[in-house]
Amino acid sequence: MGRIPCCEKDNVKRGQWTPEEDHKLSSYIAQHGTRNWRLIPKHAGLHRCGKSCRLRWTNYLRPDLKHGQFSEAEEQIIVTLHSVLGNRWSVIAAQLPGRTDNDVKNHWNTKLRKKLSGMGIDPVTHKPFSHLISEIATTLSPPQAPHLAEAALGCFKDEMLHLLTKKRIGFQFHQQFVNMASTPNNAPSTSHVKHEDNSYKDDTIEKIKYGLSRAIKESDKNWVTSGGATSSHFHDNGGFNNYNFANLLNDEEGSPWNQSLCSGSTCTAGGELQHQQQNKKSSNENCEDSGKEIVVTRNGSSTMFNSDCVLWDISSDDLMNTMV
DNA sequence: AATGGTCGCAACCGCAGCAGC
DNA sequence: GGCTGCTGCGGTTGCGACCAT
Repeated sequence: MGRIPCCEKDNVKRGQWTPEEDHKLSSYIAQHGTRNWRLIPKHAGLHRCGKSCRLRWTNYLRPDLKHGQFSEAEEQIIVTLHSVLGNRWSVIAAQLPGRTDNDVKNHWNTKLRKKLSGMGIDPVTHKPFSHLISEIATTLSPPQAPHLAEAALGCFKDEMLHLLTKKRIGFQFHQQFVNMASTPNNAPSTSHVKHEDNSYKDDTIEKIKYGLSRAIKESDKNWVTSGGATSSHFHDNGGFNNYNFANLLNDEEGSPWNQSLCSGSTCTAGGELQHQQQNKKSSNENCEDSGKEIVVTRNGSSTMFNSDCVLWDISSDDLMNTMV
């Protein structure tokens, strides 16, 4: 027996609100306040669900709401807070007077996320794709590959689809990449890759293709050697004698994959904060390992990433300008 | 002008947390 | 402690507007 519905669905109107309905709801709330949303539509003479009334009021009718476009300052706040909080839209919206969580969420999904992706920034981790893919290619050894594949696919699926469909590049698992995948630390640079179409010498795409090819190849290898274990088995099975991936995730030293393993849109604030702290530390440690400079600093409101000679500055007027 | 695709906003859905009983 | 109802939240969907062909 499930819980009872919040209203009689058959007797309520749905869809767009009319000006008359808006007026009835606003008038009623102006007189009686917003106590007990279940009773409000009945008393206000509306054939609407109480929940629908509440949403209409909080997202649209409230007199303190802004309805215009988001300013650059607001966008900057959203990006900065999202890098720390993840999809905690209500918390982010609370920092933007006159904006609702729905506004912020919609703006993020329709504008900011694409904007970041277009700039080569992973909107989940707020790191440059090149940085993440480099880690795929250079940091991890085969035992982590199944998780690596999951992380890579989870993080880059949308961006890949966007890039691949918009740019019409032919995505294939080139034998060339597969061969490279068997020899770590030699991720392809654009100069090493012969393109089927020279007009698409996009380094990010090449790195994505390389990273996924390698991850999937290694994943297949593990699949075979482990007798077809699912990724969940890898957390505790004997195939991890030399490396316990669960330990990697919980390791005090942190892991560059912690953020990536946040499943897309469900990162928690605490987790993100922890990730950030861990990544600050692990980034520098990775530098020592890989010889690359990867610095994450926070300077006032700005966040800058320096990876492979690329500086990203989200405090600039144009979000996520490439500075170098 | 017609058609199909994309975008952006508003609204809905389901779940979780909380309070009252 | 368990049940019920309300509210808040984040993810998803519907649909009109706009654009390209």
